[in-house]
Amino acid sequence: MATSLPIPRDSQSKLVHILRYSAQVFSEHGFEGASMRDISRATGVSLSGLYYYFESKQKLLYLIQKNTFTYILDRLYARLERVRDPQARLRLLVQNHLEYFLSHPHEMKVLSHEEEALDEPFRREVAAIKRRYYTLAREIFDGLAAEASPPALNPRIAVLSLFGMMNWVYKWYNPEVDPGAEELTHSIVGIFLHGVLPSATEHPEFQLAAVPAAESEET
Amino acid sequence: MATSLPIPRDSQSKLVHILRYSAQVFSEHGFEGASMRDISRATGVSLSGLYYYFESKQKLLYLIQKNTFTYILDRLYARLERVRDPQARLRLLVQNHLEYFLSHPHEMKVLSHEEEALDEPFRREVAAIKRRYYTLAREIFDGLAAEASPPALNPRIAVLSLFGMMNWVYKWYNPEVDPGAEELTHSIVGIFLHGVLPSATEHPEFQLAAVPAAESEET
DNA sequence: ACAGTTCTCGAACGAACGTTCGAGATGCCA
DNA sequence: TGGCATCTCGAACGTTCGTTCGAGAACTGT
Repeated sequence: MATSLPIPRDSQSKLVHILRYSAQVFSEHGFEGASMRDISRATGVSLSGLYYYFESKQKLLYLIQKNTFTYILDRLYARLERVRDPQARLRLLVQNHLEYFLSHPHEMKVLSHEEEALDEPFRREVAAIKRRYYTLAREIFDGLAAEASPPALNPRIAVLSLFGMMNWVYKWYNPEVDPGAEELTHSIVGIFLHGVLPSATEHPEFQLAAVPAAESEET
Repeated sequence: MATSLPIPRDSQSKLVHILRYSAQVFSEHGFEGASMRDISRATGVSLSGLYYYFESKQKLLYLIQKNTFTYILDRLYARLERVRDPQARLRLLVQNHLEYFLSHPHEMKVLSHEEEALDEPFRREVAAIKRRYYTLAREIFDGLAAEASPPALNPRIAVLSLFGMMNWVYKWYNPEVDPGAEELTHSIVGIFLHGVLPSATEHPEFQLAAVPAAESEET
């Protein structure tokens, strides 16, 4: 199926156009399973024409991953700046992640599913961004654990389990059945903080602190 | 690198041998990224010789997935038979999953990562087994929720989040750093049932049948 | 030793792959 | 209008892919 949107004229936004549709093709067929001819068809750019913008298929995957990751991470940094409460910060981490996920499912799947398809030296570069993301999440968690007497829980496992819950979403999320980003955030944060069992007291609400919905135009 | 183990003589166990090493190749290069020549090299069986045992690359992937899934599911059914306590049943689900995971990382990765590489009609068949697995997990969870007054939590999201925590393990697990199946099970079950925040009472132990009356004063 | 089944593999098939190249179109400033 | 840089693409390249085929080796029961 060919592109429904018209192909942008100027070079800059045509590049973005190609990145966008390539992410969709990669997410549907996998990086190895998708051919440059598939991408040519999906973008409306000729096979050889693609190579005017990207020097290789690897570089194309690299740019998708780097752009996506950088955007998510920068946005999270910005949103965290005004928030100090540990639980609110954790909630922001999850919300930021899931909002991007649900609004850019193809890019997010490429990020989650095709990391190993990248060869050196690109692999190393994306891994560095990912490490920054993990480190930030770990700091948020440590702030949370410092708030109260921490349970004897391996923080590495805790943080990676949280990422597991979030990143697995692309395998099952169905917009016709499942709730939006806000409620999904609420559920996952709730499980992570309090578990699925009732606390024998009343039902906890996690809407702490003054977290503005942070409805903002991006930079 | 050629096979280190000798290739079995009889047909039946040679088939198993090929399945085993193919799973490793698929897990390292991905299904699309792995070639039949890679598998030939890894198993020590000639390229054309492979087709005496499997009619296609697709069928090979199918057999790996079906065998692995069926084994895990059957084993779980057997282990659950003697256990009625809801929390113990949940713990058994996680333990069974993670034990297989840590002892057969290649097969588990193929199961988690290559489900979409399978075409029809194989895809449908594996999906049916997966649905049985999910249904069983859902029943275990419902039993848990029925035990005490359930919190207003979407059970679908809860179960799929649990699978997220478990299935994401293959992305980060490092045997030199991370704990074994038992402790990992303990941690993940702990997060799922009680969350990472302390209950303001003493440190909870999850081994019990009845719900400990955790008086909690959350933040 | 023979016949028949089971198993093995080198060689080759057409198709699809990522990438290249040079000729031609298009846009922009003189 | 002319000259130059930017952009486009059909055609082809060498390689690798999954799969097939037929000849022969190895095993089995007699």
